[in-house]
This record gives sequence, structure tokens and C-alpha cells, in this order.
Amino acid sequence: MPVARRETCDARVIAHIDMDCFYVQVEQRKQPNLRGLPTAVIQYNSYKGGALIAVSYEARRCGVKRSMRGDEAKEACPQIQLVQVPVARGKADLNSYRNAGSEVVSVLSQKGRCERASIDEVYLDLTHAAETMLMEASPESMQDFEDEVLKSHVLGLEIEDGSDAKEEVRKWLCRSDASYQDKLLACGALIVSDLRMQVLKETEFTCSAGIAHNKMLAKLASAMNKPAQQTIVPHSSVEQLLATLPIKKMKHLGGKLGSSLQIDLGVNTVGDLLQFSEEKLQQWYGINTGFTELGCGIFQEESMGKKLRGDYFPRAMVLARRFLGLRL
DNA sequence: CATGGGTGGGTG
DNA sequence: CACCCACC
Repeated sequence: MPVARRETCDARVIAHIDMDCFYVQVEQRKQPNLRGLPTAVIQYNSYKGGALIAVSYEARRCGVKRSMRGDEAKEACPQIQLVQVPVARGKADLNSYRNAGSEVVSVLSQKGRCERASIDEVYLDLTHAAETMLMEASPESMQDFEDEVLKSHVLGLEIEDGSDAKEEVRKWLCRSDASYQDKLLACGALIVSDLRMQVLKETEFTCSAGIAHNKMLAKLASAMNKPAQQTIVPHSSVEQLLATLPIKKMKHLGGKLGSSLQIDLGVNTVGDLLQFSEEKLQQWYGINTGFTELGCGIFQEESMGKKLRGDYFPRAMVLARRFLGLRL
């Protein structure tokens, strides 16, 4: 007689939560009259009207870019509201934003382990919560879904013209023939949309999120649909995603290493990079280029460093494999 | 100085 | 330790 047990599968459910133009939201909560208006937060207004460090989506819509100075922003969008970042001892003081971020973390940390990646970004390990939901309250058995989760984006899910996107998402979330991994992600999406609604209720802040099997995919996904939306990355969509993903979009390859990969190897996408063997990459970049960012996370994948493997190999390959969701 | 100061991590 | 690199 078989005993019910969790399928043996080490897929994790990782979410990356990214606050939408966070400094602006913090200032708009402080001054509710600014809500809905094109707004930007600036530091140091003496030189050309100050440097923009956050821009609301209303302001982006009228052409304001983060690289602008206050004066240029006024030119592009005369109605823009410029708010100064607090100053302490002659320096920009980001503490109010840091504290606001802590409010968000205290909501998010209820459902899983939390790793603060910056003032306005958090990774969540929802593996356990998703596994539990799958056993106790699987989406398959759910009658109706919150509207919020139906607004999720599912990479690789084709929405035909004229068909109802929310209905397609609903079917994806509760289809019974899904792989175990996809079901876990569906549970993750349910949990994340609940968390995002709770964050909004308790802090008045909106955020966007990515839900995937590892940190890097989750981070990529959270930026795909902003503001106030979430994006799911099923394993089956990863190969396509990487095939067209410019190398420089990948964390840690946005700088000089990414440029040299393009020049030395002629690769433009992560898919191109994966064509190269470890040996080839070692010839170009040496055996030590592999481990910079290891040892920095609460998650095994990112925290175990050299112990994952007896051998050294180039950082670019390590990163590319993580994107594929492969275990090292 | 003029996106940019802070931060975190790696390397020699 | 000082310096470089990468990110927000």
C-alpha cells in the first residue's frame, strides 16, 4: 500500500519582490496630495536641479528618465513634483526608505525565509509554503481565484487574440496535468499575490514580483511587468528566454566581464554563451573567474560556493547554468 | 565630480 | 590593507 508522500523533487520556489519606484512611494505616503501626480525624488538640488534617484510611472509616461537632472525633468514635464531626499550631516539620508523597506519585510517574512537584497528588493524562499499548499489546498481544487493572481503573467503561455487572458491564467494555475514543478510555481504565485495585497493593505506600497525556481530567474521576471504585477517563469520557458536574453542583462555580466564576453567570444545572448564548454571559458578567463558572488546568500545555490563541486570553472558558466535551473 | 554615493564582495 | 568591480 503506497503511502502518500511528497514527490522527490528538489525544485525550489523563489520570489523576487521589487518595490515600484520605492522612494517616490515613500514620499507619496508622507504627502498623500502627491499621489497620482508625476513625481520624482531628487538629491542635492544645487547642481542643475539635483539628481533624480526615483521617478514615478506618471512622470516616466511624460518622458522623464532617471538619468536626467531636476532641470531637465522640469523641461520634459513642467508639472512634475520634485521631492528632496532628507539630508543629515550634509549627506543624503536614506534611513526613512530603509525603515519603510523593513515594514515590507515584516509582512513578507510571514510566509518564508526573507533575504533583503537592497533597500527596495527582497528574495523569498517559498518552497515550504508552496509544498504545503499543494498538499492541503491545491489550486486544482479551488473554485475561484482572487482577481490579483489572475493578472499574473506566465512566460511561454500563449494568449490568442480575442481570448481572455485571465481565463487562460486561471486554467494554467489549476490544470491538473501540470508538472509537479509547475504546480509548485502556481502555488508560489498564489502566495505571492496574497503577500502583495497584504503589503499594499498594511504599508500602502505596491510592488512587482517574479516567481521562479531560482533567484536569478525570479529577479529577471520581477522587472518584466511593472508596476504592481507579477510574472511566473515555468521551467519550460527558460530555454526560449535565454536564447534571446542579451548577456548584459544578466546580473554580474552587466559590466566589463560581459563586454569582454561579447568581444572575445562574439556572444550576444545567454543562449550563445551556453554553447561554450567550461574548458573553452577557462582558457579565456582562467580558473579563478568562477566564484565572486558565492557565499552571499541564504539559499544553498548561492551560499555553498566551492563546496558544490570539486572543480573550478568560470563565473559566466556558473551563472548561465543557474539560469537554466540546473543543479551544480 | 556631475547618474552617483553607498555598499558588498573579490583580489593581490 | 587598498583597490577593483558590479549593482542599486
